[in-house]
Amino acid sequence: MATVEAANIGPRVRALREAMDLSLRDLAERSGVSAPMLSQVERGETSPTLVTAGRIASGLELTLSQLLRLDESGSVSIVRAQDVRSGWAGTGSRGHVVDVLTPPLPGQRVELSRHVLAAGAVTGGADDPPMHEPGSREVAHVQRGALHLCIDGERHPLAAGDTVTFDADLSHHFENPGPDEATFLAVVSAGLRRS
Amino acid sequence: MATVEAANIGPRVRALREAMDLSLRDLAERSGVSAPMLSQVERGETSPTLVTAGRIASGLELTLSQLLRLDESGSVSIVRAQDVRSGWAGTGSRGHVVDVLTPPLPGQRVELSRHVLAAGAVTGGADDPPMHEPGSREVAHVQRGALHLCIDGERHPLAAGDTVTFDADLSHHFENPGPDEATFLAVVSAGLRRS
DNA sequence: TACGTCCGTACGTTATCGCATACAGGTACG
DNA sequence: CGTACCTGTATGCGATAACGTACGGACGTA
Repeated sequence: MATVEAANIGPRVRALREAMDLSLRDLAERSGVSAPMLSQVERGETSPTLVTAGRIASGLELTLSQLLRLDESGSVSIVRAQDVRSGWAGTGSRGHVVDVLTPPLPGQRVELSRHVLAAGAVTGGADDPPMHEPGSREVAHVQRGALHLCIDGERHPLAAGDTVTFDADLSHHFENPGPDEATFLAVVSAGLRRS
Repeated sequence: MATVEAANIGPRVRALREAMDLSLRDLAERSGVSAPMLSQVERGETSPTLVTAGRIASGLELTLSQLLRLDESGSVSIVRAQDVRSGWAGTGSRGHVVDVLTPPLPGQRVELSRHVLAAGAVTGGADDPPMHEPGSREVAHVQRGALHLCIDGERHPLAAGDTVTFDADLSHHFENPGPDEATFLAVVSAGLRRS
């Protein structure tokens, strides 16, 4: 099923270049790629090297990953409150409820989940350390209660309203030290390898 | 400053391949790229074509944009509740309060913001349509109240607890039709073009 | 009409990407 | 000890990416 996506970047480059009101030679100078090359790339007559593609992207003031991401499908997808896939994560972790709020689409770049942590509870636990794909990045926003983020040997206390951003490919977990229940939202981006 | 990022993809590919416990020939078969080529790419001795890079990514069960995005820096960054940059967005939009919860770091892949919309209020409004960078993708999670997402000519009603995912490079805005105040969180990913 | 300038594209050359094959270094088995 | 197999890497050659140059065409101006 993994059909080799036909790198449609060509038309996209042309559209972006024209949107910035640049000629081929203008972009050639900005990017360090010759104008004829740009023409061929735009018409799909050639498949540029990563470095030249990167130069083209940078000439368009974009990252190559950003440029490539433009040619990925997507529309509007709604998950209703009653359709939220709720569950209790991990066998050893009592008092931890996870609700995944984003649909399980392939190519999804962001996963949003709501976590409810009972007093004293821990996400994952020592036996099952939450650690995402290489390159993953996580944003956590504390809604209610207090938390400790333990990551890479360090412990960061968080209060309600705090927001933390960190690399999720490091082994980490959240603890609820306080007497009250804690709720937080987690945004995990990238590294969504389908299992 | 737009230093041509030295496509570090090589070591990353090797790390991912080894993480999946694949040999060069295994990945060669899965991706349709010869094993020697993979070796050269992994050691940075050559810069693959977009199509071959795409094949490699697909062999790793990733999108090329996902693969490339892995090489962006970051660590742990906390925004305290009292440090949240609060503001009233747009001149013409009364009743709309925005709190940006993520730090303004370059290379940030995700921006998390909390929005409070008074009854009848609209985000942005017709004069200032919220529309993000090409390739942007947005996730919105309704916390309280009801909303309408108007995007691309269509109107999607949302209730508390609903979560919607859509392409943010389309012109769009949120409306609060109900009698009550509405609160929602917005996650905007990618499309952070340095101005 | 004729000129200068800009546009995007077709030409021919060089550098290099990408493959098939062959090699050196490990480990397991008879 | 050799055989068989695996790993990742070094070779040689065909295909092609990328360059500099040069061309047909469109527009403005004299």
